[in-house]
Amino acid sequence: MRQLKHPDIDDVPLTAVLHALSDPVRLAIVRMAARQPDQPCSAFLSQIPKSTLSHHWRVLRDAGLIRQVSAGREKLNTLRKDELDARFPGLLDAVLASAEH
Amino acid sequence: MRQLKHPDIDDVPLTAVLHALSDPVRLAIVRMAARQPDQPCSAFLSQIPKSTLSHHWRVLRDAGLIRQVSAGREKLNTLRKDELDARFPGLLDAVLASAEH
DNA sequence: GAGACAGTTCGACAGTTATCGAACAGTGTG
DNA sequence: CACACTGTTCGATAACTGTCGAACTGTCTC
Repeated sequence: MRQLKHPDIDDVPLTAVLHALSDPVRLAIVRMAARQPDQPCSAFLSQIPKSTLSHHWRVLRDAGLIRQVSAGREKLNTLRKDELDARFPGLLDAVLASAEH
Repeated sequence: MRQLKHPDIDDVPLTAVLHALSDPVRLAIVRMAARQPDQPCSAFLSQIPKSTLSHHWRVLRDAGLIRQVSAGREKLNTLRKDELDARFPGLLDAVLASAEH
């Protein structure tokens, strides 16, 4: 499996981050990733088809929200929290807190 | 001109707010509205066709971001900051601060 | 090597969205 | 009343998006 590209956080426009977070499935993924780092894709929303999830992973990766590293046949997903906090201070925390229902 | 509907802020999902903010034109409108309340639509982005802007106003209204009140033949636009802050604490401030380039 | 497993890519489809000109509805002014 | 002005509504169109099955790539295990 070829290496997936992660954008430099400084190249990510704010609107891309907001768009990535504006989908309920992706927001759910981000919330789970915020709780537990280094989770494989299979740990998320197993009732959703893999191809659909893979699409969302890509959107999240491209928006700089998630970093995926290969580990055997899995990919471990981690929220790029520190980088995001540095570029968009308070944004992620506010979204996560607001998403707590 | 008939009265425009503004949703109760508690009925607005977080994803709707994020989606409304994820468009560059709408984000620009919100930023301007954050600086000056009670601005007529004509004060915003005059180079964009009126019908396009009206569409964006509607999205912003439906997402609970902007309140429009009729004043003569104009509509004055005001960011629903206090309500948004109560429902999504810190979100708007983080977005506005991040949008400062 | 065969097969199970994790995740991506491809192609197709339906639904949504942004854009814009033209027509329209209220409102103020002469 | 006629006209200018502000903003909405109505198509129409092109582009984008979410969803999903099928095929594929790479990895691990037996």
